[in-house]
Amino acid sequence: MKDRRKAILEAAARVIARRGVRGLRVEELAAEARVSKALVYYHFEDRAGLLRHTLEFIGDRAERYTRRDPAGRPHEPVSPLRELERRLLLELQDAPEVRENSTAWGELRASAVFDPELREELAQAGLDWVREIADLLGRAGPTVPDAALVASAERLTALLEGLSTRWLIGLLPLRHARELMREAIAVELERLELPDRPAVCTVR
Amino acid sequence: MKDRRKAILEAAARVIARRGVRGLRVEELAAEARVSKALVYYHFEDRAGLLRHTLEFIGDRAERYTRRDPAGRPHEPVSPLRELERRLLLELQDAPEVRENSTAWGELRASAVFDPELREELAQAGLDWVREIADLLGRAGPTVPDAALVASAERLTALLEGLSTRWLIGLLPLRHARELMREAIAVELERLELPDRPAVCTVR
DNA sequence: GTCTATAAAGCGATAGAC
DNA sequence: GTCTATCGCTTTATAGAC
Repeated sequence: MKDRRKAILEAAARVIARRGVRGLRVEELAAEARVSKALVYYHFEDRAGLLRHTLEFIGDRAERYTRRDPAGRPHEPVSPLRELERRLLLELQDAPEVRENSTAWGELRASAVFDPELREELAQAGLDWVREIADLLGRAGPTVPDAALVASAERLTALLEGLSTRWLIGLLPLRHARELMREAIAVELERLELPDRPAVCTVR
Repeated sequence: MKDRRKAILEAAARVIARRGVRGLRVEELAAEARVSKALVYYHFEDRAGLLRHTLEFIGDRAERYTRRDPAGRPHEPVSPLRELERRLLLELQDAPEVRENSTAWGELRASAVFDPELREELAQAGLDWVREIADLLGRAGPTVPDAALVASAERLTALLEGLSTRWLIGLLPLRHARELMREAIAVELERLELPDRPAVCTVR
């Protein structure tokens, strides 16, 4: 009951989803968590510290829903291609937690354009993310040169980021964004000549 | 010489490219334009009005370099596919004006996630943009159903936005971003069965 | 139209009581 | 640990002279 610290982090995640990292005001956050401003400073030193811990909190939550099933257990191993699709569609869901995560990551990317300090951490995360997708593609088609896998992974992840932003803006219904993502995966697989899955529905 | 109004708008575009929409301070902008703060308010009412006019200004500039050659004349008509490629690669250039525009549009999209007021204008521009790309695809392959053209256009434009952000963050060298975009175009054309252009280099 | 000076508001951060 | 009250800087916006 008295874990106010966690309540503050959860509230921070909600406020970031509503106002953005740059729009987060300590006062609004305190109100959201139903605590005083001073308590926020007591637990997190200053605004920057609060932000650090909140982003870590959000990252941990993402980790959880990335690698575990809804009940919290590591999810069943599936084929590399299924896993690939699962991973890429994970960010396109309307659950509050996921939406908060997508929003925060989008903001982080957007902020990094103007804040060199953010770039380093983001660069590492971005590379890891591309690498994971490339590996999943590689496990499905072991004879494809690595450079081609990486190029496909880069396109897929960049597309995901673009679609995610458009979804969050309200420019693209979630269903449609997911559909576009699925088709893009299929198109890339065709290009890599790994059509051991339902072929892309042909256009005409 | 005394068109300070225009000088302010140009300065605003530069400051937005440097600090972002949300990082723009009227004081910094005034210094950049070498005018007093008060003059900014005289010409543009308030910060929101300044932002509106600046974004309009940036949009007009983009319009100009989208439809005209460097000398300012409407550029030579080319084949739909060449035009398609030209349009999609236009935003991925290192010229200061283009970089400013890309940065500003990226910020606009990112800000719109948290600001419903920005969405309307952005929504219209986004729809027009998809429509134009879809039309160019359609002119190249008149028998393809419209829904498929739109889907391809949506993927290509969303990808462009993702790549552009990654470029501006410094996560993707410009050359590489352009290469990924070109390949994506080729892949989509193959999918639409419009391979009347150099085929995608096969992977293995 | 353009400036200098200043008011007014917003917001991060701290002091001190309980 | 948690609160109320307040300080001080930053930033938007206005008043009034030229």
